[in-house]
Amino acid sequence: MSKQEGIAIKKSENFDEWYVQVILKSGLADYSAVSGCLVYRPLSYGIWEIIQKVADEEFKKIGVKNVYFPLLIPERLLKKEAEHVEGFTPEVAWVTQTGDTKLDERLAIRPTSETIMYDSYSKWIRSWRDLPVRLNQWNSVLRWEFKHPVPFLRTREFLWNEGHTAFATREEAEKEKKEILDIYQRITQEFLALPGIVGKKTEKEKFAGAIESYSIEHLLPDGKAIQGPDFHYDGQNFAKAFDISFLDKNGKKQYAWQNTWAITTREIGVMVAVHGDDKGLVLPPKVAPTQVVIVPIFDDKTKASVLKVAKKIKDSLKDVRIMLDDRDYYTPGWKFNEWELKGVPIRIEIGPRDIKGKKVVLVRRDDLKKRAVPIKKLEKEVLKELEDMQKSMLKKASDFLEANTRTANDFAELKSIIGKKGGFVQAGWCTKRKCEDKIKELTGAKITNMPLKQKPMGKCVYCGEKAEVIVNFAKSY
RNA sequence: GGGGUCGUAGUCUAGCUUGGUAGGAUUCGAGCUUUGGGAGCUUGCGGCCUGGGUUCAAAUCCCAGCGACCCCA
Repeated sequence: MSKQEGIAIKKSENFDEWYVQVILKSGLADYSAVSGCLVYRPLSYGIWEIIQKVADEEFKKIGVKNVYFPLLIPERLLKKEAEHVEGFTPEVAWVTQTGDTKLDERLAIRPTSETIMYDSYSKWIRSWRDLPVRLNQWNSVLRWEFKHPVPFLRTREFLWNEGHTAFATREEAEKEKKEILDIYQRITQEFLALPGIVGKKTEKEKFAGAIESYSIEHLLPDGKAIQGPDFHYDGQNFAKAFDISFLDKNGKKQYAWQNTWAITTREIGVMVAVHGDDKGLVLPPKVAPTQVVIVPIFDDKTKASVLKVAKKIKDSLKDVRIMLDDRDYYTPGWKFNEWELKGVPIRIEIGPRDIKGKKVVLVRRDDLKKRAVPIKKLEKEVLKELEDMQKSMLKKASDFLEANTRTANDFAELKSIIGKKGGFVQAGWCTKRKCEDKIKELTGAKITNMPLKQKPMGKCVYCGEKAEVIVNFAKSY
């Protein structure tokens, strides 16, 4: 591996190029030989493992179990639910041949696993006693998009969780919505320090095959919205197409009620974009694979004594993910830059001068201020700074979201804000498709979602009729 | 979906207009020296996206493909 160079572009000057440079130069990820498919290097995969672990624990707490279904889906299954096929067909990659033999039936590489999973569900579910079925899988899916790929934010293959559940009653299925959205909100806010707007998707924007879709929508620094984790209430759509039915307590045949939900590796990209700065990544402490790095400062004479103290400090900090950078072939200044590029939340510098004074220098990645900390108090200070940094990052991101969420009372205002500043624009909507389409056509902004937290309503921002709902408009990824 | 820009070493880049030995910086290897904000010197390795065409001769001109990026819808 080659040495990393610094970021040559300022985030404020050219966001798109800055974003790609940060990812490549920090060693987060790399392009691969397959267009649109990313290599997750140890840094990004380490972050994903933490997200996975936290989410997985939460899923298990509410009674969801993990499974694994095949990568390949026979064509006849993929085609069973009409809206679903229509939504995904253009992006599906097919296996048509093995060796020199052409397959009788094409096999789709999963763009999502509803169809292959529900084929099994229909076999497994016979009685009300078999419900609920609450299963999840951690895997990757392939959607051959034709828009140009952007690392993490829009890749053809991406990693995610896909939860697929089936319940005996509509009420139970609907109850799961809050459980899942709460988990996703907790992960995005408390761990990734990413605020978002939780809301319901419009008919136009909802998931192919769902009755209702819900999403958490994030805002990128360039003023564009991007969809985060989502939850889909499928009603009995798939249950009917796949015959997921059971006999209820009265001996009557019923179709199951279903949900689908996911969080993807796109969140890593949003995290990079929102928190990073001109020096590189800034990782929220809770998801940083390395939370603290110790950079010892020494020459040949002081090397042994400095490393001894550094090692002791490392061993004393038990509750943090910590590493000691004892490489003697790079200078301290070089290491400072490298760890800043990689976004490690806290750096501890220790050299002969510090040892004399029984202290270390502690530097937080988000503000880069140097603080002298007595070695005695170090553990407490490190834990405190990690916590403060986590909070402060969320606060900063939340302030940005708030400052860029505006209200429009009429169409001219909506158009002007979208054109000039971007961000979210809240406005009334009559719920008619033609108003939604027309606004998209005239401003380039779509309805990202209809926030769960509603405000008093006025008029539809386009047609002027009575508004049924307040929605968020934004230019979107 | 429509329009445009661009592919030269691990990275950045000169050369292309007007065809004729591919130059620099950085990285990488070795040696000496250095280490509190990307140190220095010496030396070595490494490159024209792929395929076709034009030509005595192609990084350079033409065509196609692949890839990256930008703008619009």
